[in-house]
Amino acid sequence: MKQPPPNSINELLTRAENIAGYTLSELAEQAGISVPENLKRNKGWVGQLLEWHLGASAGSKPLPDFIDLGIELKTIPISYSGKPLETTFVSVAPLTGVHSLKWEESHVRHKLAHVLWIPVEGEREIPVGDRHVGYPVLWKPSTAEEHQLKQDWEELMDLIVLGKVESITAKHGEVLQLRPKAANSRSLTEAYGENGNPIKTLPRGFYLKTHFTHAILKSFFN
DNA sequence: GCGTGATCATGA
DNA sequence: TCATGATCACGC
Repeated sequence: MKQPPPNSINELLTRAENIAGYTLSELAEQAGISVPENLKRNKGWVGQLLEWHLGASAGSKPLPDFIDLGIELKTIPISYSGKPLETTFVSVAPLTGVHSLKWEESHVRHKLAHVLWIPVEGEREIPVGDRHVGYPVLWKPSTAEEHQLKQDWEELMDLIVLGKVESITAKHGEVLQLRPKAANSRSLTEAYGENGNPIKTLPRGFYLKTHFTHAILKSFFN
């Protein structure tokens, strides 16, 4: 049976600690679901499995996974040495109606205000079912970390407002980057053009670079 | 199409 | 080898 939402941060942490060390096949069996051969067509499978075990609110609403606790759940694939294998998706980037949007009101800040990180073995040579869940990390950005995030967010949003979204690459930003977030390269959404006129462009999302998430994990396990 | 969950796959 | 740009699945 799917877990009910946790009633407190401690309850959530305890649940997360209790699944640490298990393999994904063990957790899938408890959830009554099958383990895919690989994640090519099931990219969100690990995240959804852990949502089930921890009692995260389902759905595709732009809200924290644990609404009452204000906590966001992020699974993060790690290498044998404990380094993140992938960047971490944060949120879809707003491309219009953002002329006076401030960092304090941004989805990025709200999503990253309080995050429960759960490392999961992610090397592709490890069969999905054999991958182990790691020990959870409950994180709030430090003053310095939030400053870095704010700087990058403001730089990227400035470019968006100036109609330069199509000149933004993943190399912009020190810790936060803007990249496509779409079904495919034919997806289109509205954005500001260089003349201030509306254009159609690829939907984008904000992602955390791996060196940033690696530093978060290291600070907890050192 | 949007927003959720993310990882894939190829060029540099 | 690895990060960038592309992509997969689902609910609505």
